[in-house]
Amino acid sequence: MVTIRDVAKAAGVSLTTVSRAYNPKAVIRASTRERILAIAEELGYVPNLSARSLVTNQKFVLGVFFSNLRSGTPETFLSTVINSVYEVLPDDYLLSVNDIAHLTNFEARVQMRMAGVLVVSQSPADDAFIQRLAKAQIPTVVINRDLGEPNSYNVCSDDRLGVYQAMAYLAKAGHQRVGMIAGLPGYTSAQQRRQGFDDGVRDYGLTRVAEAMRPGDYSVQAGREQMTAILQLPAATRPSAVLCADDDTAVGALRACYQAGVSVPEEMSVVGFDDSIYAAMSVPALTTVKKPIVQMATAGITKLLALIAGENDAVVHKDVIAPSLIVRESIADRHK
Amino acid sequence: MVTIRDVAKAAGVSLTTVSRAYNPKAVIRASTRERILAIAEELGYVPNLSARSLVTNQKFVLGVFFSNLRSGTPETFLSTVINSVYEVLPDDYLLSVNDIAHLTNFEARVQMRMAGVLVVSQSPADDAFIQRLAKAQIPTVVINRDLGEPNSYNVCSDDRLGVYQAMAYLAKAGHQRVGMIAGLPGYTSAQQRRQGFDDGVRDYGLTRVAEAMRPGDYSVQAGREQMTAILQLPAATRPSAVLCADDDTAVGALRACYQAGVSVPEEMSVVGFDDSIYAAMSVPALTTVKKPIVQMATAGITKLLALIAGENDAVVHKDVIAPSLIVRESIADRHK
DNA sequence: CTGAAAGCGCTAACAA
DNA sequence: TTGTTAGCGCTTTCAG
Repeated sequence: MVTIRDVAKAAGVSLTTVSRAYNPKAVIRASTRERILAIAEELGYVPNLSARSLVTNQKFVLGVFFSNLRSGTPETFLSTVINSVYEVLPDDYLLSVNDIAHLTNFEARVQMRMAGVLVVSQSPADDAFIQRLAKAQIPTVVINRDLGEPNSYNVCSDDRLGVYQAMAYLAKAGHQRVGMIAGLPGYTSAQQRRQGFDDGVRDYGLTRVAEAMRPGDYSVQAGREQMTAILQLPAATRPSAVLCADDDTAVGALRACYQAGVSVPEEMSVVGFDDSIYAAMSVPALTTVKKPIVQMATAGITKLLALIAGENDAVVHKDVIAPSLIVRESIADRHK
Repeated sequence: MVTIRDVAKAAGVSLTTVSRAYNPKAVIRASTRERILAIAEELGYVPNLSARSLVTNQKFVLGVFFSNLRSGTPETFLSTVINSVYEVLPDDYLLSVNDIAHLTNFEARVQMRMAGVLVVSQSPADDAFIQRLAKAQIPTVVINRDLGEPNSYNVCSDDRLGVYQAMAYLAKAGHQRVGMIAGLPGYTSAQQRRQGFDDGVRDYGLTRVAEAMRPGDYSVQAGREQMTAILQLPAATRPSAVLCADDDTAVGALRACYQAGVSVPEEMSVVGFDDSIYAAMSVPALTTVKKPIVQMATAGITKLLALIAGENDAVVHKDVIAPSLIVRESIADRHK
């Protein structure tokens, strides 16, 4: 293994000078640095991060935590977030992917070794973990869920607005009677989406069909069951469109329609939320509100890196990103 | 920060003894070890891995590499593999998720810091990377692709057998005329699946419909286009079932049927491969061959840990795991 | 079974 | 702008 000594010897300088060559803010003559770096390169020298960590206490791992990898994590999240992180990850950092629900050995794995943590949070169940990070003074940014906590760093999407846009589209497409299959009770996202629905109904003068306002839990099963219930209503009193709290729910709803012989979108329009990978694949392809995962992840990781760099004052505590409507095939144009 | 010194002082022993308490194979009186561990626990001592690494040269990061996270990685892989790894990951290891196609700084990130690497390989494009790992002497296990290289450690699935089982099922369900939309030319998996198809046709006396033997590339688009082409055939000469090289292809095929007004499975049966997350969600739900990802990942990581532990002789170079058929709704029973 | 001492590769004062 | 020196926290000989 070639060490800093070897480079120093080869370059005819001291260890310190070599060390300085690798520290961007060290005082060193530019020509010296270049010469050293060239020689180091040639020798195949790679700085030993363990040694550096030992003395500087710096860490070179960025942790990304998901609420629960075994179930419930929209799969799209994983690859999207990981990709976004790599987009801006410094060259000597490693990216570690973890699962909050099944984490063991917080001290050794997180506290001792992670320079910062990006939490992709799905539910309040993560709060204990988030607080633990705060207590351990680990730079942390939480994305995907509105924490409603002014001291933390948080990036989330404006779900209310997203649904509101969908409602606008529905109204413009000539829909009048609408229903909704809700999200998990207690979840901020569920409340916000419901709010967007209610605001849309109000502002666009739509009719909320009481029997078609159904509970849900962000699952395919719920989507199927609740849509099946909605389809029991006589066609005349049924809503012409149902807003589903997320794409899983919508996929379930689509299945219910299929099984009931109700064609989508001709007899029933369905809207989702997330733009999960199912959305484009479903039959018919799902019109849905695209959650801005890429933007959240990018903004989050950028914040995080700034925090790690100690630029806390320059970092805004909260970003709210607007989702966008992705129009596919599951909403009928009733004007035709 | 509480260090080994603090523990030593509190326990009235030397640094060395504390160190030994943490090394399972060190010679130390059991009672001493217990006492020290208890005191350490109480003080909140956590061994500093940087320091340990510095002297022992051990690494405490396990790398998992995917061919390409930005596109083409079946999303199911990610969470499944990560979960399987955590199932057996030692408590002080970190799991780092990486992308072969976009990896930078191999030396600092991989060579210097990873104790071992699990490669989830999709294509021969990964070979250069795999060779680099070998050159750097990093314990490596490749899963998901048959490397056909006796010196490496490799876990893959018997795709031929999987398809063969599907063919058996098709034959038993009364299908006679069959077609196939193939995988990416040049890929081992594509060849193996084709082989399974051919073997099935031969052994079960089926009829291969020449016009329904189509090229493909493991994409939804290809599935749609090729199935559309197949559906041009007059119903009488069409196959009653089409085997798709993977689930993406099958989902595309399903869409083509939907758009052509051909009902699945009544008028056309479709089989996939992988058991991706789409499979259960599609309409109708896809009957498919389940790739044994969990088993491959578990076997792979177990092998890898053994290699890291230096037990090379005890590790079998190659495992081949049998896939299983998952019966859902996309194959018709023609006996009815 | 336990302790003393040396040193892993690097950075950070402090001098020069 | 560069070099000298003293550790960072730990493991590992080698004695005892």
